Amino acid sequence: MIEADNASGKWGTWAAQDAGTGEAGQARLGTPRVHTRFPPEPNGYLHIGHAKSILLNYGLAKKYGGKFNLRFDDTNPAKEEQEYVDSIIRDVRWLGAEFDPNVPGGEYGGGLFFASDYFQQMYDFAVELIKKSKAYVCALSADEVSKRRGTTKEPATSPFRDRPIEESLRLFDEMRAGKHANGTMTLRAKIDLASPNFNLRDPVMYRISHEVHHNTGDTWCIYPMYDWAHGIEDSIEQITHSICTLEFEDHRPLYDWFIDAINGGTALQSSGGCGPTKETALDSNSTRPIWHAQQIEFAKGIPTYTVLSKRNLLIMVQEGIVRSWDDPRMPTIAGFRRRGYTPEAIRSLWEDVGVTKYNALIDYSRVENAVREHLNKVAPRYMAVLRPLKVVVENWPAGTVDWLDAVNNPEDPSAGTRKVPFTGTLYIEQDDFMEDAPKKFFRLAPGREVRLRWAYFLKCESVVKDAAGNITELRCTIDPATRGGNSPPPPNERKVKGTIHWVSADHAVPAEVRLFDRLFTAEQPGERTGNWRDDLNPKSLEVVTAHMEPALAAAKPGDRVQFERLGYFCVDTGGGTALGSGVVNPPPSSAESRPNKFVWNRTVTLKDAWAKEVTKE
RNA sequence: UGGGGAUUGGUGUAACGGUAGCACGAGUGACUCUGACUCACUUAGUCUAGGUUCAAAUCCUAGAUCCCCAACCA
Repeated sequence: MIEADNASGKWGTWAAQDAGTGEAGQARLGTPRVHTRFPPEPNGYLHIGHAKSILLNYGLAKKYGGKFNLRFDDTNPAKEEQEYVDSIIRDVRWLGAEFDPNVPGGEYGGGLFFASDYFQQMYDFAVELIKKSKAYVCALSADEVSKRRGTTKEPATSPFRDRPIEESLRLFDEMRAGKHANGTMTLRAKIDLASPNFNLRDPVMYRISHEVHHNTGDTWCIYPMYDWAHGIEDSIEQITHSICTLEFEDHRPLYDWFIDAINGGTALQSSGGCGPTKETALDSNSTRPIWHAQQIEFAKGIPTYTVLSKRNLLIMVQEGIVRSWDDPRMPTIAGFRRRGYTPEAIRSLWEDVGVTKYNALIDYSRVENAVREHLNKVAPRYMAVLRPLKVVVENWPAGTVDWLDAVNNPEDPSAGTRKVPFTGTLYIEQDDFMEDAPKKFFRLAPGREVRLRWAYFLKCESVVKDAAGNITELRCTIDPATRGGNSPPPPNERKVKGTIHWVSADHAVPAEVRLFDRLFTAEQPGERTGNWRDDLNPKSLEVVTAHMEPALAAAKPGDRVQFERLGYFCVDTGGGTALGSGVVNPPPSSAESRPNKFVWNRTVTLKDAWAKEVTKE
């Protein structure tokens, strides 16, 4: 998205200011430096919204020849797990954001970092603040702190605010040593109990949490809060642009206060709103001032018909609405990947949307459009029939197989051709036949002729029905002069309006195909009733047994193709394990899970002008 | 309520105080061995009310609406 014209101007401006505003800054530095980071908490899988941030941060670094870090903001072990760390690394790489996991701050991009690796440094800084009387140990319970939070008119209070420095130092040491239970005390910054910005009313810096951490094990039982930790993380990594979402805007004063407090208590000169405060720290042997990154906020984007918070996505998994974080209907990056989306599609989506401070509702059609656009260029075409209707070709010589040439991708001549077998018994799509067809229906109907893609002109002679009146098969004839699907030579030259796909019944490869619909029926799930469960789509998953042309039997998990006239599909990478039905479900029984099945997922349908026509009436 | 943000066609996004443009959607048509793709045309917008100005999306004043914060989450 950084390549996009609209974004480049804005980011270009920021980067220019990054170099330092004065001539002195320019002279000292020569070139602007850009170093960004994506700082997820490993408490869930990444979703499509995170992709915006990843792409923004990485794209910025790439555009300006800077660096990009993946940094885990793992300061709350109660919610974090190694599984999430692993999935996030996988997803960030899949999206194409480069970082070197082995070389922190390496040549390409930046590196892979963990906030938890800085715990000792953060602790040391905290001790400094206590010594400067800028922090104190408070023994108020969470409840009491909340009660004493004050109002818009009344300031907050804490009886421990004036605790002697020595006492706070001793207690903080005890907290770290594990001598106190969870919730009994905290370290608080001494800022301004009367601030209209409640974030500044002596915010908590450390809480006691006797938890095992996925990275540091049981080394620590006190953990830093986000506001205290984040600026230090950015500082250690010498991040230039600390990009975060809008809800942190009123945390920015806190972010700055903490860094300034470490730097000696006098506010450093601001560089005018954008860019880091000073580059001098880089060249100094002194440890002060420490690097002061600039926090910059941008708006999230959320597609319609989706729920996008890790908390609610976790609930969907836990309640069995879906069976896994990577369910193809999930808005997680893993879900989109399994669904068949490409990184290019997700990139182009966010490039298209751009970066602003307006919380945008993204039309879901944009998401679908992005993947159609990319897959149209790269996906090879094949024929598969989702809902078969048997066709007997009465004038086809019994036992004869005609191998016909089919173009693999009309958008890409280099994709070549393949052979498709034609016989006297075929399957066509049920939707491609109508007994009483309107004039606008271009497909097969009694007495009408269509083209079988790459094969022959086919004419419907009669309809066979069972006792109940259901159509069981069609009796048809082909015109041998149309082999390859071309109009016969004069004098029988003619055009047919419709071309339909087909599969030879004798050669058809059966496969389970999962047809996904959106998980929710409301543009903004939960907007109506306050509970998104009320807007779940009970028909988010339909499973059919399709008949595919034989070439598809060789497809490997993850392969993406177009089923002609139907949409883009991919071979399931989840081994075909069962999915939830999209409504609140019991957990799966072990018998339900049949791994290694040959299963296809529908990524997205093709646009369908006829379906739209039908809907109109 | 106190604080912090935001508001341009249906959606998203541009526009030194100087012709409101682009993309997607929608509609119409052309093309077509995918009712796909592609192409052409059309559609429709500056939150409101005042003010400054030769000229306002842009500056000023007042208001409206929406989002976020008032966790020992991030």
